Amino acid sequence: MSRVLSGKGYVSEKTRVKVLKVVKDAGYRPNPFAQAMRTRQSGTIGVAVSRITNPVIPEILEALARTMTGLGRRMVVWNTETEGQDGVIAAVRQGTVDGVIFTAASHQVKAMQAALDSNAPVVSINRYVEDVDCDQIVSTNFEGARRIARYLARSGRQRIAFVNGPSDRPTLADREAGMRQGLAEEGMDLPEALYGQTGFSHDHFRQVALDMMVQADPPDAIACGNDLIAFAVLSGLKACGASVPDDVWVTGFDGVAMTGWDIFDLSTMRQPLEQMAADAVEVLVSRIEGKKTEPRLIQYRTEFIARGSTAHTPLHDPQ
Amino acid sequence: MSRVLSGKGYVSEKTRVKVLKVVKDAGYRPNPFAQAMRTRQSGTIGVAVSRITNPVIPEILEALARTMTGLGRRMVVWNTETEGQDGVIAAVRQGTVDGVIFTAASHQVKAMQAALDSNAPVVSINRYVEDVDCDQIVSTNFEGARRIARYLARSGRQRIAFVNGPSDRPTLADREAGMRQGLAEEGMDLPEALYGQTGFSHDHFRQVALDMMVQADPPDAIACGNDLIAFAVLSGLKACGASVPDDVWVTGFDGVAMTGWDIFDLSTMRQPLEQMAADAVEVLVSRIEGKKTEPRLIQYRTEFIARGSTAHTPLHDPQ
DNA sequence: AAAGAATATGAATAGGTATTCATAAAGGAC
DNA sequence: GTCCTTTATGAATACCTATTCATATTCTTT
Repeated sequence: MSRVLSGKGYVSEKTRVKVLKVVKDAGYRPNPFAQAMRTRQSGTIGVAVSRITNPVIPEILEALARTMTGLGRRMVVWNTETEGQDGVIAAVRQGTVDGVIFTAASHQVKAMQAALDSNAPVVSINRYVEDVDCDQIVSTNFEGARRIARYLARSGRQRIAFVNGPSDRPTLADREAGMRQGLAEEGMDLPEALYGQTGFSHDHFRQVALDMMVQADPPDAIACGNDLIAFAVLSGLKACGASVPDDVWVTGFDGVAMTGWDIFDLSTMRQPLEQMAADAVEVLVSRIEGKKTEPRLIQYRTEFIARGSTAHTPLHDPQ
Repeated sequence: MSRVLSGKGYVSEKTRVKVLKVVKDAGYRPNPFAQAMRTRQSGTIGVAVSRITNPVIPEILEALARTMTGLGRRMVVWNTETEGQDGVIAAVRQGTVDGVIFTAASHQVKAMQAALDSNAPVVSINRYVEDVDCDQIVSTNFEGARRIARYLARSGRQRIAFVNGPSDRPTLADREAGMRQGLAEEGMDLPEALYGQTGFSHDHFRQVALDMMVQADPPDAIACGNDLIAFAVLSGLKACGASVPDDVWVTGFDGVAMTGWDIFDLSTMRQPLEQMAADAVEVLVSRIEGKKTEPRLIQYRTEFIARGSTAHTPLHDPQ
């Protein structure tokens, strides 16, 4: 019977239909656990996320879930920030998941290493990890940030600030490097007073923006490491009465849907999340199914979306 | 060996330590699939969500995940809006999950019925379903909305509008009923011109707010079915230049973290999500473990949070 | 001391599938 | 008709655990 269901091996048409009929009559359904035990494949893919309150995470999750369902796989989710990495590690060791997708975050190094040690397929999405040997789907974080820097500079902004989260997150670190590079190319630098970076709470970034604006020589543009940070900065600017974009321009990074709301109207660098998620699942599944290839690095180009927070001047679109 | 690991049955201390040593030396780990097959328990709980772009969903998911991890259970998530109900139904039938938590949404009736038919434990969170026989964890949607209505009326608002999503979502329907009740108690009604209800996209609600404000006799308060709708309404108000709260007050419902951002500064009715999620998991797990009790209806009291969008008048706190 | 109860432990079985092995049937070449 | 190859199919086995059953040991009581 196994042969007719899986389509492998010799089986005559006559017995095929006979078996199929019996299967249907008895309402037979294969037991997933027995299958999993025999094939050593769970049909489940794990996704490790952190900071689910960052709106980019739900957008990624939604895209991932859609693709996985299309391929008949289940998805389990861990929040490594609140739950730690133990769940991921245990699942990989036990074979509860066939592979893991890591989304941009720190706090996942140990789990990633454990997965690789167990020879479990691993894909890193939205986060470039240098010395790890796995497939990676990223966007041009460095290049995108560089373009933002040049865009702001060429639009006549004199004092460009940069607010970023913890630099132990590779994604954010790349963007910061790109920002500095872009500023340098335009003959500017990033003075300490215009550089905010530490915690990772809304209130923190809000305060950073507040502090920046009350100093003697406030910035006339604030670039942010991601959209979530930009939202907090906008909050801070509202709290201190600064007007966007008249007093100060603001840019984000990620291109989450919320940036398009009138309330934010935030210029941002969009990543093709849908595409990236689909690729991540596809690459992972092909590896689960045994394809042995060199670890791939797929890089997507980011796309700048100019909105009201940067006084839209088509003349100076970033290049 | 099974006995020493599970702690059930007769086993002497001497053999216990002996077995434990061997287990440790051999690096033995129980195979979850074999266990699942034998015990008919997967150790996994399913969560059906919809509209993951509503920020209340991630907040619920995070709380659920935290509680489940604490109880050693895995969590699988389906997005019933994009993936349909088939995944849930299949998982329940196959026993891939031990139970399902449904979060407020339509599009889940069939799956819910399928789960109950399969005798799988089911908990509905944040959504009261009348004729279904399962545990339910809800908050006082009706009462909360009623209080909002009375609060707005007693604060001197003359023309109170209500913008709501599709009324096939029980949560929203309850809130609408409460709103009408509260208005009635204050001798007001909800004229057609001040009632917006149809689609479920940001742009849609934004447009509803715009249309309301340009009519001859615009509202001086807009109550919304949930926070997400309120965000869209605020966007619409910004787009047409209306000032909050000077021209019009706005209230939400759910109490998601974002409402506290200066940008929104939204008065809202908060639900104790953390507590509700913890309860949901607890109730479900106890039922999975075999406790046979009458279906419970746990109802939490909502708490009004007055913020800038309603010109904070402590005098008239809702009661 | 012997019988019975309580406690301990090894062996056997079930759970449902995919794979392998061995056997059976059919087809082709001489 | 015999031998060999190809195709088909049933039976057996492995996967790994939890539970049950039966046997073995200890303890208690009279």
